[in-house]
Amino acid sequence: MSQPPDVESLRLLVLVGELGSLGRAARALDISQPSASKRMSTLERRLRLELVERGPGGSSLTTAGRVVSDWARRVLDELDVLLTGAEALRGERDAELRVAASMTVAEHLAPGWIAELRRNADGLYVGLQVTNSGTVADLVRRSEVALGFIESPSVPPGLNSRRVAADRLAVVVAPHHPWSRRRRPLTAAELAATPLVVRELGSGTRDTLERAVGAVQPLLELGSTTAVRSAVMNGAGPAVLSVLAVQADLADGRLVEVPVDGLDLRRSLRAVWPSGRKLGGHAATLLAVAVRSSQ
Amino acid sequence: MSQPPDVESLRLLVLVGELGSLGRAARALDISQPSASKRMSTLERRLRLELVERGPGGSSLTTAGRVVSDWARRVLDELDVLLTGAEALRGERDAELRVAASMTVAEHLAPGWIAELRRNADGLYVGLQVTNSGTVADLVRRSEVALGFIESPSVPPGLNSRRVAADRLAVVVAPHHPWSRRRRPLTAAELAATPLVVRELGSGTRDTLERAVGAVQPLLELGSTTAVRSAVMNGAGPAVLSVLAVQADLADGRLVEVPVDGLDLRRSLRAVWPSGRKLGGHAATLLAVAVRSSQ
DNA sequence: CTGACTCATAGCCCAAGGGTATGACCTGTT
DNA sequence: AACAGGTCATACCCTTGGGCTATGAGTCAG
Repeated sequence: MSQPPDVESLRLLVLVGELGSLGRAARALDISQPSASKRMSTLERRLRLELVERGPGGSSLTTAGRVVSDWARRVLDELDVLLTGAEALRGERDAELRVAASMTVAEHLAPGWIAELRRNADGLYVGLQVTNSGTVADLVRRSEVALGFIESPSVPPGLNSRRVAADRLAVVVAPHHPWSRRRRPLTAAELAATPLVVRELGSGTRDTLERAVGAVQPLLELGSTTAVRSAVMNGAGPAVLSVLAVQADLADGRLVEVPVDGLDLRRSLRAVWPSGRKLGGHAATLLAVAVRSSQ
Repeated sequence: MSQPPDVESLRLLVLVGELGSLGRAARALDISQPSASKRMSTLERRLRLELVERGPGGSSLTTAGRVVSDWARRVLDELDVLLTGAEALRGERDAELRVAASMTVAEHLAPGWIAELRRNADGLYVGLQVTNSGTVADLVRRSEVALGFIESPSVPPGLNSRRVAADRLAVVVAPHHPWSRRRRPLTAAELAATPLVVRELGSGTRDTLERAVGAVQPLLELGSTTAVRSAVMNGAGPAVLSVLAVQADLADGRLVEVPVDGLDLRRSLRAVWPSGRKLGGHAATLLAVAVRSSQ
């Protein structure tokens, strides 16, 4: 009992809200009306909530249905990011546009840009390679990718570059952590003296952090940004993470940012391409999309 | 072919990354090791990506696996919001703590607060009622709920209140909309003269908007914030939405905010409770959580 | 009163995904 | 050298969730 709702049912719920009838939603999903009816019933049974108001003139969402539908849509949006990203990741060989990106860009920005690009250039198949900033520069230099995105503070030689987004590291803690009630900002020394949840050595985030505060004391060393994020939310301790990774959590209170004095934790995310050459075709469009969405 | 990945497989992927072996992940999910193995294979086949590096000493994520795992975690987090919210919605009758909230709070903030509250008060069952701000005030006055959250500009009589979060409406367009390339802010008059994608009459967002700019010209009238958001992303036209609803889209470039001159689109989200009485028990804790996560 | 729409129920069927049993592989220990 | 203990994969069976078609109940408009 209490199984997780499956994604297609959530999509069905959203569609019912938009189209005003179970039957129309069924047609949109390319399933039969009875299937949709049964699916919706099981979704309601699983959540133990009445979600749709059925009537002979169609169906509409109940109040609960509207709220759940909104949450559902966010789930579907994140899934969309995953699928767009996965498709780009898989390309590599036969892609029509190959790009490389460092972790932060690949995780948080690239899927959106690619989705936007593809909305204009229909059916375009993009290949996305994810590595560290140094390798991205190499790939661009050897023309194995048409465009690269890096997060290093300096522009590697032999490349043109354009700033496409701003990023900043933030000290974050769980809401019940004592630091969330501090009245004055942390000092750099306090931060350096406190054991932190950190990424592994060699990650861009860890590099930026150590460049700013010197050596850090690892409390827990984890292999991905969101693993760190989860650890912090579960009360493991403070961490320093890209605001891109935690903005939603800051907004809805799952995490709290702690201001810090005397540290510059900003960094630019840049697009790079072979110097001299002028960008053309899809690469130029993607760059334009990226630049435009940064402001 | 190309079926959507199911949620449990995503959870499995995340767990493999955290625990370092398929078997341990299987135990964590309370399924057998062969099931996990098969599941992971089908996930890889569906995404057509190699996600885990299998070896006799355990399994680790490939580069692609780490990236996908991060996206997966975000999907799971949103699903968590949905489930927490659904549980709160369903309470109502036998809940140990009953609260009421207007749409904006219920959608974007309440699930996080409730999850946080329950992390401290284990097993607490919270009932959440979602209506408009006026009804919330009534419910609080009649003590049908212990605490309410409203988004109206003034505090209804007979109630104590405390500001728990700031909100602001923002003009947003799709990235390829001409307004995204404007160099100077919109004027209030321009905004009033442009047909907008709006919520239905009576919604808090619509009210706030009309109070600020006078009458608006509906281009499309939709029943939920995220429906409006989707319409905008699909190029229907500009809309004015709570930043809480669109911050993630602004960050990853799916939407672009257009600055406006001469309009105050800010609003406060407030907690309300019967005046005179002092808040106690879980209600007081929830208020503290809400206040704390707002800063 | 009939046609057109809504949704629900019944019965059938397939395939996805669960479990157990087993085997291949590697590593460290005896 | 052989074995114990860990990894993961394969083979097999079985249950069930969810798909389909066919049908019926209800409502509304012409």
